Amino acid sequence: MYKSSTRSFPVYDSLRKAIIEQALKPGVKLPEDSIGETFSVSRTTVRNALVRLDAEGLVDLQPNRGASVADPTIEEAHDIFEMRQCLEREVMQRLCKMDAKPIVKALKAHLAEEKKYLDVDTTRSIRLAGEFHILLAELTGSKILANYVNEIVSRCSLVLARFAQAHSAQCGLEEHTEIIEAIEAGDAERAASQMHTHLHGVQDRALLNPDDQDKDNVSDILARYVTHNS
Amino acid sequence: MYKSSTRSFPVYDSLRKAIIEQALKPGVKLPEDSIGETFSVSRTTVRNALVRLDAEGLVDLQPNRGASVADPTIEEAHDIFEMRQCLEREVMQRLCKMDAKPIVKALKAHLAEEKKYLDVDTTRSIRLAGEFHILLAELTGSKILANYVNEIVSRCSLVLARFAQAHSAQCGLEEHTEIIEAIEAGDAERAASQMHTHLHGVQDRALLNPDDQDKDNVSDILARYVTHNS
DNA sequence: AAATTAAATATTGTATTCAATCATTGTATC
DNA sequence: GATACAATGATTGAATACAATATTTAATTT
Repeated sequence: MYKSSTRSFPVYDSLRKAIIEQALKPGVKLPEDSIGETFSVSRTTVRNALVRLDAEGLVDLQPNRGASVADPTIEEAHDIFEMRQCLEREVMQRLCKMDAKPIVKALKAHLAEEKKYLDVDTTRSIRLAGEFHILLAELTGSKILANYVNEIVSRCSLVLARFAQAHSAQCGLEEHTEIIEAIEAGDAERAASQMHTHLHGVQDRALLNPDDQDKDNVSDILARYVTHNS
Repeated sequence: MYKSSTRSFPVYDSLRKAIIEQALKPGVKLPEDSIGETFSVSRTTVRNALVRLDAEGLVDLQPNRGASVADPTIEEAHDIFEMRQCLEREVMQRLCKMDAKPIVKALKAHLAEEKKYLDVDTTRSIRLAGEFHILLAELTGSKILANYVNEIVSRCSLVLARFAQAHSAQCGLEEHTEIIEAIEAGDAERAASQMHTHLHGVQDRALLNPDDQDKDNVSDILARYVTHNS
C-alpha cells in the first residue's frame, strides 16, 4: 500500500493514526521541525509524509504556511459522507454478487473481535468498528475500491472529530450484524439499504447538532504515537 | 487543488499531463536526476512531485528503486474501469436531481469545443473528451466527487495507454450528446444507462484485445511538456 | 561459452545548509 | 487606545552533500 522511503513511513503512519483516533484534532498545526524531532528524522523525511497525507485529504498543506490537520467545512463534511454512501453501496452490491460463504466467515470473525473489546478498550473498539467497513471493501477483491473506502473512512473520522460531540457518533454493533445477515442472504437491496441506514445514523448524530471543538498542541500528543505499533 | 511548493507544481503537472496524454508510457522509469535537469530543479523538488503522483496512482514508487509510470495489470485495469462506472453513475444521479438549465448550458458549451477540434487537433480532442467527464463531476458541486472522478479518469488514460491499440478507444461525440439530452430530460435512469454504455464501449475496445506496448526514454518526451501551459 | 563474483557506476535515501517567506512582538505615530 | 510600521524570530522552500542501495560492467572461474 504505502511505498517510498523507509524512514518516512513511520511518520506517515503515526500521524495518520493520530488523526484518525482524533488525538490530533482538525486545524492543529503540524510543524516539520517538531515532528522531525519527535521521530528523530530530518524535515525532508517529515515533508514526504505530509505531502502524502495532503494528497489523501487528511492534512492541509499551504505554501509557505506549512501543514495542519485538515479542517473540513460543514459542506465538505456532507460531501464526504455522501461519497462514503456511494462507495459503500458499491461494496454491498459487489459482495452480494459473490460467494457469501467465505465473506460471511471473515466478517463474523471480525465481529467477534469487535464484541470482545466493546466496553473494554474504547480506542480499539472505535478502530475495529472502522475496520469493519474496510474489511467489507477488501472482501470485494478490488484493491482500488478498498483504497478509496479506506481513504473515505479516514476522512469521516476527521469529520466526526470536527463536528460530533465526543463519541456520540459510533458504529452500532447490531447494525453490523444486520449487514452481515443481508449479505448472507445474498440480498443486495437489503444490504445496501441497511448500510445506508447505518451510515446515515452515524452522519446524523454527527452533523445534526454540530459541536465546535477547540484545538491544542502537538508534541506531547504525538509522542504517544511514536512506534505505537498495531 | 494542488498545494505545496511552487517549484514542484510544474514538475507534477507536466508529468501528469505527459502520462495522461500517453507520451510517457506505463512502465517507463522516471529518474529523479534527469527530470530535475529537465525542469532545472533539485531532486528534492522532483521527489515531492513523484510522491504525490504515487499517491494518485499514476506513478509507482518503490523503495530504493525509484519511480516509474504506473503499469497496471489487466485485473487492475478492470478494477479501475469498474470504479469509474461507479463514480460516474453517481455523477449522473446527482445531476439529474439538480436544476438542468445551467448544467446543460455548460455541457453544451463544452461539446461545441469538442466538435471544434475534432479531426483538427487530435491531442486536444482527446483531452477535451476526458474533460467532459470531469466537467460533469464538477457540475455536481461536490469537490470530493470531482476529485475522485478526475483521478479515476486519469488512471483510465493510463489503462488505455497500456492495453488499447493506438486511440482505438476514444469517447464518441454522439454519446456525449445523448448523455446531455438525458440530463436535460431529468431522466436519471436513462442518463446513468447512457453513461454506462458509453464507458463500457470504451472499456471493451480497450480491454477485449489488449495490445502490449513497448516503452522508451523520458527526457526528450518530457521536454515537450515543460511549461506546456494551456 | 555460461555462470559467478567483484568492482565500478549510477541512483536513491536522508540530513544539512542557506535563502525566502511568514508570524510576532515592540515601537512610533496619530 | 488604536493603527501602522519595523525589526526580530520562527518556519518553510529548495539545493547541496554524503551515505546507502541498486545496477551495470568487467573479470574470473568452471
